[in-house]
Parts: sequence; structure tokens; C-alpha cells
Amino acid sequence: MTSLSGQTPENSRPGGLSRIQEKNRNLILDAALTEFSRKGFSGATVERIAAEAGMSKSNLLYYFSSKEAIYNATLAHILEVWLAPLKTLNQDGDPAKELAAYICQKMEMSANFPEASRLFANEVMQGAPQILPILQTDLKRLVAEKSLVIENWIEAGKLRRVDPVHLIFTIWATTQHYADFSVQIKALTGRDLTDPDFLRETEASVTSLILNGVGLAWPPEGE
Amino acid sequence: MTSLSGQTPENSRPGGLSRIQEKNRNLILDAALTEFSRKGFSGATVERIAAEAGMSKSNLLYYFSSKEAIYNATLAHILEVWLAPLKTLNQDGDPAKELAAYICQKMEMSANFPEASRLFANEVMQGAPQILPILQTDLKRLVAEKSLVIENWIEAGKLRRVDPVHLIFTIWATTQHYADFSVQIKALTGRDLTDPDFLRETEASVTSLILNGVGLAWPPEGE
DNA sequence: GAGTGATTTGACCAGATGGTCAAGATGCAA
DNA sequence: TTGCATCTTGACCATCTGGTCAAATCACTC
Repeated sequence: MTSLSGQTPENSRPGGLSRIQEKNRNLILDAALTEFSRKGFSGATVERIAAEAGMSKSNLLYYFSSKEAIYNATLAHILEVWLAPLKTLNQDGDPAKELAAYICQKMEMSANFPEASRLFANEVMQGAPQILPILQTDLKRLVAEKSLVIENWIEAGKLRRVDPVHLIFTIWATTQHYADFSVQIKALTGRDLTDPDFLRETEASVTSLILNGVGLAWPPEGE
Repeated sequence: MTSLSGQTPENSRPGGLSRIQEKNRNLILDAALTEFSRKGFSGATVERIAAEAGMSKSNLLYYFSSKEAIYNATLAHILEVWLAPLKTLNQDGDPAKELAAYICQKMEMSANFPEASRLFANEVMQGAPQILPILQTDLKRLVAEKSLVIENWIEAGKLRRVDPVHLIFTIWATTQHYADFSVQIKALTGRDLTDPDFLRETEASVTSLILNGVGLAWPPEGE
């Protein structure tokens, strides 16, 4: 595998994709996310993705030139939404509410898109062969920016002194853990994030632990 | 794949393994850990494991009857040591020191055995096909036991009220994250746990965050 | 050093899988 | 309806890979 690259059939309309192309590409990407997140890149088969998408393998390969192309398209498809929550962290907001909201968003992502979480985890654990460049540029810039936000809160005396980067890592680790290790969590507790009650409990526990960890009162007292 | 099962060549000495068997089995298990943790079960090849172990594929299959048998043996080999730290959590010790020691142990495991961490993560993310029974019995019992220890500390007023299970999950998530996502962490910070300074910083950050999260003063004041 | 069982290997097989291709089916504009 | 581009598919191929096997080699006992 080499890098993220295009995968549009060359014979598409100048202005975009045809109705059929649009529909089938989405079917394929959905099916691919399911398959890749369950089996990893190597364990996934084009045949199963095609079956899941309701078409023949040949037809799938008409839309995406190779297994790797499907994989890259799937990754690209989820990456934007996966990293979006961090962007909302707002310097001017109340630190406790901002961090709580971020943790909440990330936890809901784990609840609603566990497959995306596992796909991402898989990719990174294999050495991020496809997305390493993105991590080193876009994500690095974003993390630096938001670390500064946290750093400023600390300087303003609103947070206990902690390393902002480790705080971000901790939030990622805990929230994604509930998606990536859901089988283990279910084995140990009998529940997982698909249970709304468990989601609320988990959200409350993690938020409380982390916010108190950085010296913020949580849950807020007078509200 | 079905379940954890034996893999000893039937023609072994009644009392144990021969010198050669002992040596080769260890070579294979080491190589298998490397290969499986890098590529996952599906992506790993018996050929590469054999090459890494310095022997022919045929010879490897003389010691382990199948790829799955190697995988199970590798998992079993690391599982004991991987779950050991939790067992040391001692009801009668000082909660802050006990938790700090546990976090420290887990973080050193991530630093010293990142391959084991990734192998374990991979197995669980695929649905724990091999170790689910162990999670549901042994690990569940262990977690229940240690949750009670934490619960007792809370009852005694030594800790802020938190859900013990979520506390344990948080410790697992954060410490293992630094092993499993080391590529991402390196991409973002330029460093990983192989750097002793970074290990110390990380240990300090995570410990401080979690201990303060449960209402314990950390680092300890008067020492 | 002869003999016996343990160890090692290359040749080989069968199934799985990614990908190609030519031909056929379908949608659509004139 | 006709004609053309898009879409779809089954047949097929090359390669990879897990696993078998018979033969060769090695280690150790007597």
C-alpha cells in the first residue's frame, strides 16, 4: 500500500457522479467500513464487501480499482468526521464546559460509530501506512493549536497545571477504548455503549474523572 | 479459529520438552509475537514467522500444528504477564500509592512490551475469538475482586466516589494507548515510550490526572 | 559406530483471493 | 426504435499461503 489517492471512475460526468455511481459508491463505502473494521485490512475480502453491498465483486472493482483504493476511500470518508470534535474546543468558552462537551462528543462518536473507531485504531496500530502523512501534518497542527488553548487556560489559572497533549491523549484513549474494546467491556460488565444507560454512566464517570483530574469541579455545583 | 488448545508435539519426553524443543518453541513464540502484533492474525504469514525464527516453515509446523495453534500459544504466553499487575492492587495499602504503583506498572508494560499490548488489542478488537472465555471468567472475577477493593476505599472515605470499574477501564485505556497508538503519538510529539524521559513524563501526567481525578493528592506533598 | 527416534527440509498440493476481460444488460438521449 | 455510453457479470488467471509428506539429516544411546 502506498498512499491516499483518488478512486473515481474516469468516465464520470464532468460535474460529478451519476445517480447510480453516487448510490453504489455509498453502498460500497458502508459495506467496506463494516468489513474492514471487523477483519482489518488483510482479513477483509473484496468478495465479502461486494456481497454486503449487494453487488458482484467485478462490479465493485468497476467503482474502485483495487482493495487498497476501497480502504483508502473508507479511511478518508471517516477521518474528517472522526477528528471534527476537537476542532470545536473553544478558547473563549468555560474550560469545564468545553472539555466536558468534547469528552461527550467523543464518547457519542464511540457509541454511534464504533466501526469507524476500530478502523482508525487498526490503521494506526499497523503503523498508519495510509494516514501517517495526515497525522504528521493536519492532525499535528490541530493538536498543537488546541494544546495552546488548554495552555492558555492553565496560564489564566483556570486549570491545574497538566501537560495539554497528555490530556488530549487521555481523552482519546478513554473514549475510544469503549468502542475498540467493547467486546471486553461487555464480557466484564454485561453492557456496552449501545445501552443508553451505560452510555450515560460512562460519560459521567469519564468526564468526572478527567475534569476533576485537571482541577475543575464536576459536575458543576450550582446548576 | 475455535479456542485455546494444546500444541505440544506429542512425541515429547514424559517429563517435559527436550532441549531443542524448548529452544525452538521459544524462538517461534518470540517471532510470532513480533509478526502477529505487526500484522494481526490474518496479515501474518507462517512463512515470515518461520524466517524470523530462523527455520523453515515446515519445521515450524512440526512444533505447532497450525497457524492458529501458534497464535493461541502466543496469546496464552503473554496473557498471564499482561494481566498480572492488577493482581498486586492491595486493599491494605495506601490507596494513592497502590493506584500510582498500578498505573506505573501498566505504563512500564506498555513501554517494555508494546507488541504484547498490540497483540492483545488486536485480538479483542476482532471480537476476542480466542480469549473471550477467559475474559468472561478469570478476568471478570479479577476485576470484580479489585473493584471491591476500590469500593472499600471509597466507603472508608479515602477516595472520591467513582465507579471502580470505569476507573480500571480508564487506567487500562490510557496506559495501553501509549503502546497501541505509539505511531500516532510519535507523529504528534516526536517521541514515544522508548524514550525514558517521555516515559517518565507520561507516567507523571497520567498518574497525576487519574489520582487527582479520584480525589487523591498527587504527587504526595510531604515526601 | 550402528541403530533408532527426533529434527529438518524441499517439493508439492488445494483453496482462497485480488484482479482482468470480454461479453452482455441496462439506462438514456435523439 | 435506434444507438451509444454506462453498468454489470461470470469466467478466468496468477499469486499467495496454510498445510502435507516422504526423504534426508542429526543427536543420542548402546
